[in-house]
Amino acid sequence: MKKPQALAGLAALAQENRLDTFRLLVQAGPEGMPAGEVSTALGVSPNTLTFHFDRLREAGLVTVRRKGRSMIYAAQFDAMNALVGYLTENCCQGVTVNRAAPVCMPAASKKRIKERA
Amino acid sequence: MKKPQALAGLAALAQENRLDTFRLLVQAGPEGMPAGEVSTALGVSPNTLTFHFDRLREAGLVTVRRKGRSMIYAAQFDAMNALVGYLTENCCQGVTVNRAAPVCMPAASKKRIKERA
DNA sequence: GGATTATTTCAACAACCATTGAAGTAACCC
DNA sequence: GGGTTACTTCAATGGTTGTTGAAATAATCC
Repeated sequence: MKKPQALAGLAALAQENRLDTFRLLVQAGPEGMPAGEVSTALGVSPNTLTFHFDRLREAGLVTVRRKGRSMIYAAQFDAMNALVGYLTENCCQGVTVNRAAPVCMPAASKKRIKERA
Repeated sequence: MKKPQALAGLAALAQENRLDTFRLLVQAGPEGMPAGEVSTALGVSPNTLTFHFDRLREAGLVTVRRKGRSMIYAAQFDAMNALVGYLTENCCQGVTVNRAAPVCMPAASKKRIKERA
């Protein structure tokens, strides 16, 4: 991961509504959830939420797909792992502790644990 | 870790000069380095840097101590691990992957690996 | 096609943030 | 004590960010 992307990710998460949104999506898993559900769950108005979704999407932290009239947003776990990796890069002065491994992985992509191990 | 603290940490890191500063300190290890060295290394003027150090310090990501006329700033590895932990909390839908373990740990506190394992 | 539901777009505004230059403090050296 | 080095404080300024309300688009239902 390069600096601009890391910066975008951190900026995207450094705002209460977006952090709440992202964590809600993380908990919702890779299937994601519709914008309206996020709106009511967090008590944030739809237009404000669209603004925040855009930021999260530009940072690569979420994806959208349309389903009927709903827009389904889902967390991008790989992006989060890359961000965490960037923060801990070059740390530990050679003492590698859990560095290569992803810190978060939804059930649906469980198989990847083997690939990376 | 609670939300306000996580938010402060993310906001602190979501700015180029601060992200660079923090990563430089992470690489410098727990001993830290003087403000002036960070200033010349990054090409950021001392007064601007003080402003950023303050934010990092308020977020708990760095500490300062005086040594002669220099101020030595050092990364707080525990704070960073807590922040990463907050992001990945409640994720994975029960599939625990590296969740409890710290992702970064400087050489000086290597012993703690045992304590937590 | 008209009404309804779900979400996005847009312009406007207040609040916050980063940088600068100048002045201030704190420790050290002679 | 006077001068120097290392940082910090302060006020001012331009730029960015988040929220709002109103209007627009997009898909569905009757």
